Amino acid sequence: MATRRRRTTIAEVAARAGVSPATVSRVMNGRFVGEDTVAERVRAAAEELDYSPSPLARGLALGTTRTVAFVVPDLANPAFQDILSALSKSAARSGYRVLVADSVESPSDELAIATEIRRRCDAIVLCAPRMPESELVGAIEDLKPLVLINRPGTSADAPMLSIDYLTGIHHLAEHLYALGHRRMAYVAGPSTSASDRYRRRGLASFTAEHPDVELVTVTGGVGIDDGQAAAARVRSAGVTAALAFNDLVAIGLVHGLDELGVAVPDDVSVTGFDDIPFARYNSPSITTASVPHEELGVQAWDRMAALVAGKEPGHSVQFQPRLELRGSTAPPR
Amino acid sequence: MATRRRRTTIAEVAARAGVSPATVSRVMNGRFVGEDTVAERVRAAAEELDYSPSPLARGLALGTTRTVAFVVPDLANPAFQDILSALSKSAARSGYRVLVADSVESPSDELAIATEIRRRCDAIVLCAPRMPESELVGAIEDLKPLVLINRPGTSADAPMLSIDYLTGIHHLAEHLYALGHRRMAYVAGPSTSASDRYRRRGLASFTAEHPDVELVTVTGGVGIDDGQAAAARVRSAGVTAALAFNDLVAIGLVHGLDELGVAVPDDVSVTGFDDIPFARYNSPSITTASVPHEELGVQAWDRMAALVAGKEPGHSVQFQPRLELRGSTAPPR
DNA sequence: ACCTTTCGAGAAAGCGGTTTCTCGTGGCAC
DNA sequence: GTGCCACGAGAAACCGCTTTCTCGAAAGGT
Repeated sequence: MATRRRRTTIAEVAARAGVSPATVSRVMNGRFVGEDTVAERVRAAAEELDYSPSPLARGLALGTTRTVAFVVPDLANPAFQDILSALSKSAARSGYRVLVADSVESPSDELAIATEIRRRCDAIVLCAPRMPESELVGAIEDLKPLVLINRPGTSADAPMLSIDYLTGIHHLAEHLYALGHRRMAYVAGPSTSASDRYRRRGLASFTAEHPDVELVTVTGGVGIDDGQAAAARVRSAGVTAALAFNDLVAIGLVHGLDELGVAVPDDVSVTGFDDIPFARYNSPSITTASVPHEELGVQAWDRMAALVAGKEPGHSVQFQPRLELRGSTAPPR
Repeated sequence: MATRRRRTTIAEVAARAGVSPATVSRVMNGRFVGEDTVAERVRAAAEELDYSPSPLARGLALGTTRTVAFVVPDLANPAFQDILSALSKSAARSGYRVLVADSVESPSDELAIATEIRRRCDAIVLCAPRMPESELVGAIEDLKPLVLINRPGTSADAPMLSIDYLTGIHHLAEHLYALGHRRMAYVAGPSTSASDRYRRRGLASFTAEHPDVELVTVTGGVGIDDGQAAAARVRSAGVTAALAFNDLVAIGLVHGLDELGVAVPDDVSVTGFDDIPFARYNSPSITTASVPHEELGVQAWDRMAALVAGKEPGHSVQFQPRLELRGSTAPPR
């Protein structure tokens, strides 16, 4: 096969321009103060040899890679994709690139993956809902600078962006209650995940306020398949409404119920969470709690940029989901 | 803020173990052949100091970063997200990470972005449908090893994975024809994109076979918004069927037509392309040409792995889309 | 005309590893 | 007892770039 092409180095440019590598470096970085003719010669040589500095060598010397890591549970989830897309675009404007990784194959490796990938770059945006609090706190110093996503209540000292899942699902439940539903099911997410925990708490406070509500929890998951598989469980639970862990589960659930001959929303109302772009186009459209994922990505970069610049990052913020009432919910028969 | 923590270096481990850095390096990489007690001492020292080699320094010395780039027109497009997700998972199994970038903000910079990001890693998976052929061929040597996506017909010497858009859209058109449609619209993609060109060719060969078909082309785009905006144009074109550039456009179009009081598929049939996960859950579900995106990501990694190992990559392949007949198409009124 | 600054640019020391080269030691054969 | 070889591990060069340190020369002051 083709012999791997060797890139031209700073030494070659220096030789060609008849100067030292130090001078080439200075010219390339705009720190040159000497005669214009010299700078011009260097630029010409660089141009002719099609030279551009090795980011690797530069990174080693400078101690900075202009790269940030983005670690999430599952890259296949549209919610994370939206964050990634916004994060990448924002970072690119500052000349930074994003290195990605997901931990879907082995949730227990979240920490190992994070620390490994972190060493390859300057900072990390970490979404690790299943990492135990103790692990996170223990590793925090090695991960800095970092921005956390969705770890409300953590004692880790880092800027954090989160979604108020508790309030969000509470509102969804209230909506169902107002429609007249009294028997509901929660189609749960991974029991080890923090975001699932907050949804359960939100529902707990809801049921505390409404003793006349009967709420059952059924096994769900995080994807469309999981939602579809949960359809049978929801039906046999004998409820008139189901709150799904997220939109994917809701979409799968609606589809699964349809296959079982259960009409949504006529027989059972269904809610999602996230408001992924397709929730509104589903048949029926999904009533959900809307989360500003792009905004999350943008803000993550803002925090990140401040951190790598050694400045004070903005405050941690908790986004309030907005209720999106659509076609998948209606009064019970 | 917190003083940036300095990582322990190989020299410190060496000092602690009472050996030279060379020995530590050998032990860490399993190339050590000396006495076991020495190796044990090194391992202990590394453990105590919580040492792990700097990937950056390692990369410089070894000339390899164990990172590959993935460049696409738009990370927000679910089709690319599916490829990325599969690519990242496959690469991770071999200890590689993926660096991402999109060129959505400035399509003309595709080449600049690709060459810049390429220098940060060992190889690149490039999906650059709008890059002029001459530019691509000119830069090919600098980009190698690379795997191309969707550049059928290019003379660039690199493994390529592509979708047979030409045949795919031809089949979709035939499907509409069989249903009885004779006046159709093509809701186009970006005119500079190669994949749009192939769709046009496919349609050209279709109309050549069916002189009784009238086909008009209307401006479209790549996203849901573009599809929605195209609804008015489709309606005023007076057609009974519309072939959208992709599923996103189709979803937007269906939605837009609905808002205009045009029923799909009763008044107008609509087809998409890609079969993104949500096409089947749309209301109505979208008739489309199914593209195996995850497979594309997996195969991209296979080629990549072969290339970086200096082996012969597998052959270039062209995936044939599979027709998915769903609810958005029906005989004309 | 002499001494002190200032200035331009090269030499060299990192950055943190890997690897080739080298050398001292101990074991074995004769 | 001497010579040779194998072996274990350190010294040093290198990967490609940045930056401090250094120094010679030119400029400026008296």
